[in-house]
Amino acid sequence: MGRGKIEIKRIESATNRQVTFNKRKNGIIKKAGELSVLCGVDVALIIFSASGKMYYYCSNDEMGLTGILLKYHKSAETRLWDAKHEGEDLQSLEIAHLQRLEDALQKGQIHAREKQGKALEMEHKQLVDHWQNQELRKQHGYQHHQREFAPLQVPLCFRGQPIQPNLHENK
Amino acid sequence: MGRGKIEIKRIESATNRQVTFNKRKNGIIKKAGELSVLCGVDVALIIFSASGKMYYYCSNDEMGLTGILLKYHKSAETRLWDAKHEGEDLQSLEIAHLQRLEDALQKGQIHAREKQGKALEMEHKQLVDHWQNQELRKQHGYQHHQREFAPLQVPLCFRGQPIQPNLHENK
DNA sequence: ATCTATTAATAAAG
DNA sequence: TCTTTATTAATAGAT
Repeated sequence: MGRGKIEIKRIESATNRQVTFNKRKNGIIKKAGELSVLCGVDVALIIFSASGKMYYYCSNDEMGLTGILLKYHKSAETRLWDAKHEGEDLQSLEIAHLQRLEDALQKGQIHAREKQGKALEMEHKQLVDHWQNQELRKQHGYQHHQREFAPLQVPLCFRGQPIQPNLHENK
Repeated sequence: MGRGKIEIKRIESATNRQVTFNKRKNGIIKKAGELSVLCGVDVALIIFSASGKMYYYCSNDEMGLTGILLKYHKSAETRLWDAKHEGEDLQSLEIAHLQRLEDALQKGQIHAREKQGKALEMEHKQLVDHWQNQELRKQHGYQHHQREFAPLQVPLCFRGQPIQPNLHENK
């Protein structure tokens, strides 16, 4: 939709690419919001520009990305329970953990946001450590199972604006 | 874009809402893919239908949602350094989590998975290691900073299709 | 950044 | 529900 039709392949011109990125990023974020409102559903969208700047949309301010991912977990849980063919022992620490998280949610123990502090620093480090562990596992030949169950620490979201302002993307 | 203009507010008619949900879900997933390809960027999109079915798009098959979220974390890093912090130590979800993990370990809830093979043993070990790391952190006096940042285990994605098939959303 | 010609998405109808 | 249009919305290229 424009003066001409374009192929869906990487745009060669860096400037065109940048312009298109901004236009379409705005467009899709708008679409995400519309979908959420029109249909009353949760939507989370994360976009990284080529330069590493992150853009983020989350339909549910209260819930945040954490909540969206908790929902994701719930879906995954169902799937685990349904995965009869894999055996009866899928009720794992993973699920126990999830259930406990849900408990915590209900008890209102999750309400983090706004206030950032040293904790984030720690959390990040922890995450990276964790990721590196996973890389290790891959190297040890466990990549298949890692696919199925890789845990990851998820921080709370910083909503609505890019986190790494830089010279190339603005507005 | 349609026979008439519509307001962006929740669609009253359940059937209309359902129809619109499917159309727009497909539309936004397409848009996400186009944005990713045209501009060479990573995009992750998670949509939950009202009935809890999850739809998911991730631009990077190799990385998966886990990778996208890691990137997200890395972006947050910049923010970490600047963050100010408070001094109060309230009961953190992190700590609750650790406690529950500990419980699970004590109750032997992890044993079941070991039947599934070495990989699960590794995962078990990893979880324990992880827990021990955290214990170490606690001993080093970081517990005060963990309250605001609830951790959440994130599994790898089951890409491209809904996880909870049900009667109301299909195709 | 703003402006339009044009394509793409989609609301309502069939 | 699936397909078909009329119409709006998004946007590619130009300014």
